[in-house]
Amino acid sequence: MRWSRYFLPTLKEDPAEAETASHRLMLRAGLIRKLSSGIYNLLPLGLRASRKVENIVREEMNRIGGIEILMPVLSPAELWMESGRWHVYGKELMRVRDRHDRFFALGPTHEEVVTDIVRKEVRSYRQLPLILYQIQTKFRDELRPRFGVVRAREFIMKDAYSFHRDEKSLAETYDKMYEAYTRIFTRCGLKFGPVEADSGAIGGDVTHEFMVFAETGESQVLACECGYAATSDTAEGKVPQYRPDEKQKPLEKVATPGMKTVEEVTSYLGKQPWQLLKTIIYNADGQFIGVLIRGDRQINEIKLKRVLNAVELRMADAAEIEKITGGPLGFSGPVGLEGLRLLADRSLEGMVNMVTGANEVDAHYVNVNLGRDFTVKEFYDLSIASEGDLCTRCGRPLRVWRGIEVGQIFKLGTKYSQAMKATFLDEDGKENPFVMGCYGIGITRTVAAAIEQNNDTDGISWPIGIAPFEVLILPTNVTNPELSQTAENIYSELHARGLEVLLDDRDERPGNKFKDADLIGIPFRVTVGEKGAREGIVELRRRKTGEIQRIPKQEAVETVTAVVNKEKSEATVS
RNA sequence: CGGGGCGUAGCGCAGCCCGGUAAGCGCGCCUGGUUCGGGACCAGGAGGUCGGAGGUUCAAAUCCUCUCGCCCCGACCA
Repeated sequence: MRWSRYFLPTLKEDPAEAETASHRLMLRAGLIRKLSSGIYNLLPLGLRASRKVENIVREEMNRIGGIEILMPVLSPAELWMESGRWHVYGKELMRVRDRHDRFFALGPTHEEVVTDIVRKEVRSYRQLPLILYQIQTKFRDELRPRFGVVRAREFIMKDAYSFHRDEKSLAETYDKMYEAYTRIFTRCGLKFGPVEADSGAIGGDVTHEFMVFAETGESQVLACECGYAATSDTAEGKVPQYRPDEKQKPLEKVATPGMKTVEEVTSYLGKQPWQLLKTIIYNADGQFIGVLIRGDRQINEIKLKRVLNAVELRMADAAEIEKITGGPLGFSGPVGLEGLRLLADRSLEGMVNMVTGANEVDAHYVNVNLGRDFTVKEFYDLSIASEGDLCTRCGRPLRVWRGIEVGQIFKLGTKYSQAMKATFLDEDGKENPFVMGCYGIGITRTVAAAIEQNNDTDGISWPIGIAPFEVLILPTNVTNPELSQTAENIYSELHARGLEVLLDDRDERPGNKFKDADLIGIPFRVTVGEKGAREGIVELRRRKTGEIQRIPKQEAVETVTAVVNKEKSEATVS
């Protein structure tokens, strides 16, 4: 490709709207342009990079027996009503109406559609397992789109679905997917980690997210040296205990005028936040419950929902709290609290002489002790794990890191096949619902994540596997016929050898060309300049390291081809 | 949905409080010239219904009302 005839608009300055490195650089390097909030045009360079990711994904999906199809973006509301998600999915599901007032969804994911295909066409266990996948545009009306294509409302995703006769077969495919994902992200040049996760709106029990390490990532991961890693939504940790051997002191009621928050109460009483027992009243599907947790911990509502098997969960309001506990908001406690189901977080285990609300205005108890002053039967892990909690497997402290979620794999079970009556016949002629799995990869998000991880102050530095071009030829002065000719020759010969080459044939000053070259971050740059021409050499520069190799002009094509191919083969997983 | 902020030339911004003198700056773009190894210089030029609508006023980018869009933080979320 000749730059002068290409469409590659670069920006000198940082666009005001972009905060993160990937967003900034994708705009500056001319990969994307915003059309509307969370909606982006992919320009040629951005499209090439995302096609590279797509092709890696295709190869790896095909390798494990995946079969590519293409489902429509539009799907009729009836299908979503069958699965129940027309109502459950909420506002994130984009809905449109046709001229006959029939409703359609713009697909955010395709469990319903693929299940419909399979229930109509697959009758026998002999046809299983079946893995179908597609690479297609998805729509999710995100509450808050941000970071460019990282959280967009329209984006490209690979979604795969597998159909099985039983759990065992699903488990085999799940493991294959896990390996395929590992290969895919490795080939994309990413540093990442698979972590245990929550299944959210898609459903299912076992699920892993693939997280690309990134400071600016939206997801938090808790990880242990032993290999355990999970998102903050699901991570479990043992909470370190403080002074569990302290002697119990007599219960005492103290005045705490106007002190409502943990911070206010504990500092007023000269205590630490961990010495307080928080009592939070929730309404779960219409039933009120009380959750007890240590003052320095946060309740993880996802865990709470799962324990309660609740669909809707909200905190009680001030009036409800007053009615249930007899005291105002901020002064609740378990002592003397009757007739309310109480759940306690494990952080309370081993606590002695706690501070809690007295269920009356401006009063707290001190030296409250479990078993003596109140009882709780139900103990669960209900808190958000935090840095320093101890790994439940090996006891070492957990560390926190942030990441961008680029893929997730789920074991769905029969959630959709049952709801949509998708069945097959087994050997005994018995009808069974398909056991299903589903597996997503955010294509455009993967491109962004790669940039987030591979950039410096000068711009992007593409991993070879997904670079839009492999080599950039840069003649420093195209008005010099000798340089121009040398560059052209190298360009056409490299091209003929199958390398992806961009020739910067623009009549620009060298400084501008170098700056742009670093910005768009092609892994290898061949500089054809006047300095070298006098000695009959060209320079091969590696973007990542800045390392420069001087090569005789005649050997340029040979050497560059060899270096690029070596880099490519090293980036491939065997 | 709560909180904060911003819409003025393709991009980045000033002007707004205190209405008139005000349609400005830098980059980019076009023409000519000098330049040419890390974002050159000189000269000339094109480009704006100041997000939109309504209002106040002799007069509105500037004040008021409504509205649309965008960004950030939080809540939420494959």
